[in-house]
Amino acid sequence: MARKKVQLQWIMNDTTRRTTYKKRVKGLMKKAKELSILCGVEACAIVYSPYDPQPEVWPSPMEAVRVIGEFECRPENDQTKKRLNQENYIRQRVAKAEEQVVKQQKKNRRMEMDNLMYQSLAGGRGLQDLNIKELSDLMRSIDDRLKPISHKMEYSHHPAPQPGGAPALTAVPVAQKTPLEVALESLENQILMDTAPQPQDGVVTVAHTAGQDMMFPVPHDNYEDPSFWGAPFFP
Amino acid sequence: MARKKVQLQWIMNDTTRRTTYKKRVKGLMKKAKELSILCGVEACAIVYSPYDPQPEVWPSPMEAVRVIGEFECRPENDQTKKRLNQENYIRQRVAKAEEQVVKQQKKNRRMEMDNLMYQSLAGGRGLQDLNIKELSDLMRSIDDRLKPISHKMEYSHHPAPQPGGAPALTAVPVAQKTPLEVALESLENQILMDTAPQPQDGVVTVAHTAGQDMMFPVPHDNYEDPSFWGAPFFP
DNA sequence: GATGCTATCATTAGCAG
DNA sequence: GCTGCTAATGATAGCAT
Repeated sequence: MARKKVQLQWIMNDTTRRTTYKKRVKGLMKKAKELSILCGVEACAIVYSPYDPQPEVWPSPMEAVRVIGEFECRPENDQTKKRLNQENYIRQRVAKAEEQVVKQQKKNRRMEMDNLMYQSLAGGRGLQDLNIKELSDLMRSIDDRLKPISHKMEYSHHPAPQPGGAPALTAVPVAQKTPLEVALESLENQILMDTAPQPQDGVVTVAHTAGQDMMFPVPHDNYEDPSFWGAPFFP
Repeated sequence: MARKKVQLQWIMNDTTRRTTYKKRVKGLMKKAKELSILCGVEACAIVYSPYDPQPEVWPSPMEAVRVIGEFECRPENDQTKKRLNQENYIRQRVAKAEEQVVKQQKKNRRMEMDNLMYQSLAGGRGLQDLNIKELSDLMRSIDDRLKPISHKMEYSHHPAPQPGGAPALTAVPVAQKTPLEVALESLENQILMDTAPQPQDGVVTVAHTAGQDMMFPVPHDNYEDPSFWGAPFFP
């Protein structure tokens, strides 16, 4: 794709092939990421690196398995369309609301962080109409998402850890509970409170929040190639 | 990518999103194919989404199934196991905490929570070790999951909502912050605090920041695994 | 809604250090 | 082998049909 048009065929030169592999895997990951974000699809990624005995997985092995599991268990779709419509509606509203929030936020917040920033928002009241499945799914999702980063935590964390050197943004006040617990509980409460009645429903979302795509650009062919495990991608 | 640089964010317009989805899926498939050919790796691509009744598979459903099977059958490594154990532990703690919350909640139900939850966090120093990617992903995940249920949210939310009916468990003291906001920040802290030293684990290593990738470059073999053939994905 | 057409932006092959 | 650079090729957003 550059400097010279490459023939679509196996690259003979080992070094070149490896280099190309690295570059392209990176690019592929990015593409997948973009697709998921732009079109709102959940996904996971697993990469078996030739030189890495262990595969790289994102967001985590468990998450990957979960996603694949959902893929496998996905029922024949009939409701897909209906779901899509509902979700689109929802997403659009949220997106708009988000813009508002972001604007406000930018005004109110004086940030000093130098690397990462993210935002998330949740509906306050009005969750009543929400499908319970969605709620549980939400929780599950959050829970799952916490796993990958949870392993970083000390197995035994303090009952009431003080955010001593914690980032400037927070001040955790609740005693006897870890920030993580508090966080989840808060979120949980938010949901529970607005869940009472479940009028309509009949819908949605078993496991997929919105579109659930999964795409596995994966190795292919020549699986009998013995070199795979020895030198997986680069025979 | 063309005519105009697009923001990496969910496309609100249904038609546009669908169109983009189609184009990009196609492009992704091509990329996967090229990678597999150029670098001589086995690969397959599966795209499953609400936009299509049938999942798109490359090079063939069989190949895809085989690859996924390989991934799932792959034995977990030590690090993974350890991580999973830790995660299970976390899960249990969270589950218990949730129970408590539920009880509490039922008592306090009737709150109003008509505010908008919002949070923004940044990876401060120290996050380097953790994996900003993971954190970022977590936040995005939560964000994504919340979107679908947020449509009920009143469009007009307060800039600085007061946690009036905030969950009982969290005595949120921070003014100008909603329960969710605080919760997430707490979570953030938790992560930051317990992340410092994590020499042994160099894992999880996501390939991307918040990206929801859906790509599984995977090894091969075990395509005869029947468990996949029963799957409804490849009608 | 699907297809065809570019102007543009994005990816990356080939090198250099 | 890895990183950075840039020329070329590749991917695709916005439109027109």
